[in-house]
Amino acid sequence: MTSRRPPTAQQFVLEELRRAITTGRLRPGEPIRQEVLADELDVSRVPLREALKTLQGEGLVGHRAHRGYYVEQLSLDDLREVYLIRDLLEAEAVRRAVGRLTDAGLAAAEAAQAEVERAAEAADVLAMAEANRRFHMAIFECAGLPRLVRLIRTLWDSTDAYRSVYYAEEANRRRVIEEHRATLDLLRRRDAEGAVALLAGHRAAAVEAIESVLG
Amino acid sequence: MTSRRPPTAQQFVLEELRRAITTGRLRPGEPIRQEVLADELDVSRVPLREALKTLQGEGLVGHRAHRGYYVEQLSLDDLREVYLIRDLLEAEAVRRAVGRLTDAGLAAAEAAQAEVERAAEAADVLAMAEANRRFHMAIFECAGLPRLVRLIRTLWDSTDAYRSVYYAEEANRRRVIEEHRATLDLLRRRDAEGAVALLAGHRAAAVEAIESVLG
DNA sequence: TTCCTGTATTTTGGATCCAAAATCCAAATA
DNA sequence: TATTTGGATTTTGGATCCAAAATACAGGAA
Repeated sequence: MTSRRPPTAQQFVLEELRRAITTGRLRPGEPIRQEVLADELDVSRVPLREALKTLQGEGLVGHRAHRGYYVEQLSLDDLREVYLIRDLLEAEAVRRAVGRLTDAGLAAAEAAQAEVERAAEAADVLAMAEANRRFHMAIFECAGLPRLVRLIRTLWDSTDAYRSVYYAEEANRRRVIEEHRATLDLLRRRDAEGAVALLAGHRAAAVEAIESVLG
Repeated sequence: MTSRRPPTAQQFVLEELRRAITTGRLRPGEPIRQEVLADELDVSRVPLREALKTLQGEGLVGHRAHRGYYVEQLSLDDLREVYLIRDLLEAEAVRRAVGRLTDAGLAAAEAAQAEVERAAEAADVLAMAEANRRFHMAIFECAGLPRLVRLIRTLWDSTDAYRSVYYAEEANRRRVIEEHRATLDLLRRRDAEGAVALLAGHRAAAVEAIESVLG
C-alpha cells in the first residue's frame, strides 16, 4: 500500500504546478510570481520554492538568479531533441521489457489499453492521455530498470503540454488505439524488434503531427 | 563572459554538497542533518534545503517525508544501470558530435586532454578527474544537443564518487590517457563509429574496474 | 523628443521563528 | 526478560520577517 498519509504541502504544490503547466494554465515563457502563486495555493513561499526547484530539475521551469522562475518553453528544436532522447531510451526499455515480460506486466498494459479505449469512446482527451501514459509505463516497467523508467517519465512530463495537441484530433486518437493493439500483439509474441520499430513510428507520428500544428 | 557575480548561497551550497558527496566526505546512506550542515556551511537551512532538492532531482540524495534527506547509495545494479543509460546517450552524442565537429570544439577537447596529462604527471587524481570530465563534455557539446548533454552530465554526477576509485590506480590513469589520444585521432579523421566503439570500451573498462573493487 | 540618472517599488533570496511529525528513552506491564 | 506505552527531545516542514537585487518610473540634460 502506498503511504496513506496527509500529503505534505510540497507534494500538493508540485502536483498542482505540474498540472498548471502541462495544461497550459501557466503559459510558456511566463514569469512565475511567487507571492501570487503562493496565495492562490494557500501556502507560504517556502514549499512553493522547493517544488519549483524540483520542477527546474525536470526542465519544466527555468530560473535566473534574482530574476526568479519562469515556465520553460520548448522550441521546436527542443521538442525534437526530447523525442530523440526518448527514442534512444525507450527503444532499450522495450527491448529489455520483452526479454523479461511477465504475465502481470502484460496484464497491466492490457488493462491500461482498455482504459485508453474507454476514454477514447467517451472522447475524454485528458483521461485518454493519462491511460496512454500508464500503458507505455506499464511496458517500460517490465524492463526492471527503475532509473531508466524515471528518466523516461520526466521526459514525458516535459512534453505533456504538447501531447494534448496530438490527442485533440480524432484521427490521431484512432491511430493510437490501433498501434497500441498492434504493440500488444507483438509483445505477446515476444517480438522485441517489431515492438521497438512500431513504437518508434508511434513517436515519429506524434512529433510530425505536433510540428505541423506548431510550425 | 560567464556572469561575474557574487554567487548566490544556494549555488555555493550546491557545489559544496556535490563535492562532499562525490569525495565521500558525506557517506552513502548517511542521513543529512540539516542544522549541522547549515552551521558548517554558515548558511541558514533554507538555501541548504533548496540545494538538496536539486540534488534529489539528480539522484544524488534521497528524501522521505518527515524523515529528511540522506545520501543516496548506488548498488552495483544501479551503477550498471547508469552506465547502460550512458552508453545509449553518449553513443548518440558522439555520433552527432563527429558530424558537426568544429575546429574550436576539437581544440577544446585537445586542451582538456593536455590538462589530463599534466594532472596525471603530477599524480593529482582530483584534477585529472575534472579535466577528464571537461574532455568528454567538450566532445559531447559539439553535438549541439544541450538537453542531451545536460542529462549525460547529471549521470556523471551520480557516479562521481565511484570514478575516484578508478583513478586511484596508476594503470587506469595510463589507460585513460592512451584512450583519449586514440579518441582524438579518430575524431580528427571523422571516424564516428570508431570513436563510439572506443568510448564504449572506455566505459566498460571503468565499470569492470569499479565492480572488481566493490564486488 | 530621447536618453540618462537617481530614487521608489516590487520581487527575489535568506534568516529566523513556530508547529508537527518522528525518534529516543525510561518506566510499567505481561 | 521482552515488549509496550507515555512523554521529553530532536528534527523536519512551513510561515513570517528582513535584506539585497532588480525593475519601474519620474525628472532632468543633451
